[in-house]
Amino acid sequence: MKRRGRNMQADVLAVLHRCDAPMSAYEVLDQLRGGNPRLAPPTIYRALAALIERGKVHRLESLKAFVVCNCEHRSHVPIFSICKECGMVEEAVSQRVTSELSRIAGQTGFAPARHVIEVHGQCARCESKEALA
Amino acid sequence: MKRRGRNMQADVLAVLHRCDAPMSAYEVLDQLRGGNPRLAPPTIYRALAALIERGKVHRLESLKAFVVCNCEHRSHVPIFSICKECGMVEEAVSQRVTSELSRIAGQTGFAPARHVIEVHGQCARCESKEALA
DNA sequence: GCAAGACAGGTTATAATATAACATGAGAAT
DNA sequence: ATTCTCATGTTATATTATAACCTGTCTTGC
Repeated sequence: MKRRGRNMQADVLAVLHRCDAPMSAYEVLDQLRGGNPRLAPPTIYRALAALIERGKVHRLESLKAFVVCNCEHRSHVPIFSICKECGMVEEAVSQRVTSELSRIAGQTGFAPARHVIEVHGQCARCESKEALA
Repeated sequence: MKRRGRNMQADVLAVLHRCDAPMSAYEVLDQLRGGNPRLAPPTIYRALAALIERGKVHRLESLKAFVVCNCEHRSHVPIFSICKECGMVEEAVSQRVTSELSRIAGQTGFAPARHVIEVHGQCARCESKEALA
């Protein structure tokens, strides 16, 4: 066995970094199969799970895909803007959204643990492209 | 052929109504197979897609599951609270969250079209149950 | 009524995503 | 060196979703 410990995680992270857009687990798998044809899905999913646990990667639920975390800090509530034209994803943080969601939860005694906030739409670049057409 | 038009949609909606918690498409399928053993996935997914289009049903992206829309109004941004213990889902609306998300999007010129907001945590009931244990 | 067409749903097959369960081998601990 | 741990390999399968084409009913215009 050539690589151990966090090496697989590092490989997966490197692949995700090379790509602007989010990638599916199987796209990552295909990329890494170049160097190791026997790589199987569980290995990728395990690495992804560990990276998500470590806050290095996010899963975009509505895309069934994965992206590198752009924020250096942990324990934030990420807000993703996802362009339906070009696939671009931006990550933002908003204390206001976070606290308002807490307030709403509080009304029913709900204790939030994890937030999924994904906004689908069109990015500025694609919008202006479309305006020209 | 016995039933046509929106009948399949009505059947799917009825099944979803009978269940408190969100259901996967295949759970719905199993329920409806009682009355029609030859029912296949595409039929269910088509009905679900139409119901979502009509605003009668939501898909919970992070659960890969479907729930009836509790709000009578369309064109709102639903905020789902999902209890990880009992599976209960509550739907809320917040103008504040919506406008704050618009503001954030506006900073980069992003044009939001669809919002996914899902909060995972523990509902009041499960929390108090746990406190007793 | 009847032909043409639209359209819901049926049918078959398969794609895409994800995980269970057990085996193996490298490195650490003692 | 032995034992243990644990990441990864391996095999198999579960779960979620859709493509592509078929069929039969209802509608509409004649």
